[in-house]
Amino acid sequence: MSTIYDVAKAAGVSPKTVSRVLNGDAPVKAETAKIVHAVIAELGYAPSSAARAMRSNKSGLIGLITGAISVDASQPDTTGLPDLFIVQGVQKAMETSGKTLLIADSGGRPDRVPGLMRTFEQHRVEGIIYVADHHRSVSLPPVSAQTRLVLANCYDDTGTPCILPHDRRGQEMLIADLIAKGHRRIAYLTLNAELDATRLRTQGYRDALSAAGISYDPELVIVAGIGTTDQDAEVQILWDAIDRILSLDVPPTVICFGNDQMAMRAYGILRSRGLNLPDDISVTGYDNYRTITQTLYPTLTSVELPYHAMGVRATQLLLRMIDDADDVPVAPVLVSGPVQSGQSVRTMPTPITKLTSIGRMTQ
Amino acid sequence: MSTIYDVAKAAGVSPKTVSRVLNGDAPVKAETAKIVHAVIAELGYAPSSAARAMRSNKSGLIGLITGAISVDASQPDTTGLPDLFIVQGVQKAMETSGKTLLIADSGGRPDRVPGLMRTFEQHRVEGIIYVADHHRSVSLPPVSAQTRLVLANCYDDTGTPCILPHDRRGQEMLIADLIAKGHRRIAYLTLNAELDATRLRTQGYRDALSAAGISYDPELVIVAGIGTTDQDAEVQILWDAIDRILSLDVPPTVICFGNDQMAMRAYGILRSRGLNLPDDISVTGYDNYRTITQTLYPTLTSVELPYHAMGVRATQLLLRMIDDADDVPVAPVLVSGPVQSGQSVRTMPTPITKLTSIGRMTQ
DNA sequence: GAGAGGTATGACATCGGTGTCATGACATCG
DNA sequence: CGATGTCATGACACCGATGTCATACCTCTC
Repeated sequence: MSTIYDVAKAAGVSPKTVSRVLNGDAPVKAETAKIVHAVIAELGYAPSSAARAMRSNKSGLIGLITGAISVDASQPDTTGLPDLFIVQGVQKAMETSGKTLLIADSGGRPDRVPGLMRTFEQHRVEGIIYVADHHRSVSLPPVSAQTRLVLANCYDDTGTPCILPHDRRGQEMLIADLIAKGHRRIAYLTLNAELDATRLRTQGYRDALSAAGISYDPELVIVAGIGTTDQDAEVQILWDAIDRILSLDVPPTVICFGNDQMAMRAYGILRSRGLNLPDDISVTGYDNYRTITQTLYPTLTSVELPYHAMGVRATQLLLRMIDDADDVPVAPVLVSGPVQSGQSVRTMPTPITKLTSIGRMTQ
Repeated sequence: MSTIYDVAKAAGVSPKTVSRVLNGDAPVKAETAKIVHAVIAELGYAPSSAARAMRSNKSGLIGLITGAISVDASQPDTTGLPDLFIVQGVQKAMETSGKTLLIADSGGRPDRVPGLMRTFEQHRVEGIIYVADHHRSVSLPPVSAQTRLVLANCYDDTGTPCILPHDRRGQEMLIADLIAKGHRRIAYLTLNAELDATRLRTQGYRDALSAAGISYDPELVIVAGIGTTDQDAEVQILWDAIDRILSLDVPPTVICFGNDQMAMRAYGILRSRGLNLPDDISVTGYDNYRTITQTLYPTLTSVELPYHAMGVRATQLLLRMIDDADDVPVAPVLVSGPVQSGQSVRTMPTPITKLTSIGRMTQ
């Protein structure tokens, strides 16, 4: 690769003048600039960012750590897909910043993270984004004082700035939507009870019921995920839970599942019991995993887990923090995703009295 | 961040001695080394790779370009997922190399690629991997002579080294597997006819038939993908194709679909026609998109699209090319994935004569 | 005991940019 | 017409590593 000296010599000027042409930080005669540009094009010269970084002490690099190849048991068959959407969001938001993204994968082994961070420090990254594969708490090694750090899809107990999915509101909006469609008996078959997502979404479920004046019935909420890679066991648990729900004295008109995959399995299970979707029973998922929600028949109502948006937000936050060291948020940034309506939810026939009153109201 | 001079001063030695301790390229008294290490730990010193890169002319960086956020119409709802598995493979294979991965996303716009390549050249990457979202031909801007380039999931007409999925053999193995399970009438509902994958897999389908002495019946092969984002249209095409296949005089015992999503849709369509899987009709997909194949009931037989392995191979190839500039493959590297057997394929009852003969053979 | 060879260390130049300062050629102004 | 200011450009140092060469000390050998 040619250097600025090669360009200078070929153009018959000093290296400094070439530098000025490149950076436009001082006046250069138009004719000189033209010659320099021609030489640059001819030689295919590109200024070395290593040399620039040394002089300016700014690398123009952002580091990103994922645990994508994670073997975390609680999300066995998504195998790290979700966090890749976050990475896409990060890339998208980085595009216009002029920074370049360094990426490293912990392979699901937390003990590797310090090494990756050290590599990033060697490259003098201006900031690091740590992406987790699902909403959870993490504990990271300390970084040098001038390296900014943002957590995406996770949080720690030292108050590091973080971007989290608004699980509570997501489930609340979904339930509110169901209530608006006339459902009153709403079952919720949750993921693994230990997950933050489960705790928060269950809270959101109760928020929505409470806002509509519907009393909470514990019989309608069952943990139906166990966090294992054993597919057969998962199916069994799900089958049992659905059995229990359907044999209640007053069965629900809709079953909400902890994620789209559970809902996808439920399609098969419910149909094998002779139930039609959504006429006999309505179903919802969570995550809006498009491959599932859009491809299933009928299309699945779900809640968007805003991974892409979280990546964008994390990046914007980090770039702001790099720009202004004091601009640090004090609380987690919660990002909501919309309810994605599919055809898996039936709008319940409304009692006459209500119908007429609604009819009047909308006129 | 502290420098090697800070360390040297604090340890009471010269910078060069610190360098020697770090690189172990010359003898250093054990006691001196101990002091230096202590100081390094205390200051949290990490050597600047920018400075190293300048001196050594080796950046230790590898560039990767994806088109992940691609809006390519032929794979509407996977939205760039597959190539992310390739990226995972690349990361995995890079782990032990000591190189660091620079990543950029073209956002599906080819006109951005030259700019991304220039950024990579500024960072003096030692090699570039270009990843496509599906098997196809590409045309990239030229790179500087000493930058190695490897294409993954795509090829060009200038003979750039490339890694491709072995679509032909994949489909062949699948069909051979079906034949081994006693199927003779095998339908194939393909993706969009313009795709390389369709052409190659159709060839593989014919290879397998031919190897088993089964004559090719064109009525059994229908293009059932159109390459649009219109989901309803896709479903309609698929529905029609299945109709045509099932109303043949001698209908097939198994239908192979162009990918797992088509197969997933077919589950619904076939069931709505009162057919049981796999008793009345067997079904296969392609891609082994685990979220689908493992979650569907019954689990779907598919062919692994070896994205992860392709990423690994691409990286290994690139690292070899960086190591030895002459070590360039002359032909595309084809990577096969195994047939992933699910419960969506029925083993056909074998005629008595054959059964006994097989029984004898295996004893 | 002088020279040879090994060990441990430091001085200095260099990689490719850019910040600082200096300089020469003009134009403008009082 | 000399002083001042602007434009255009170049010389030089510096960022943080490391390769080259030099040096001081020690041990071994003839």
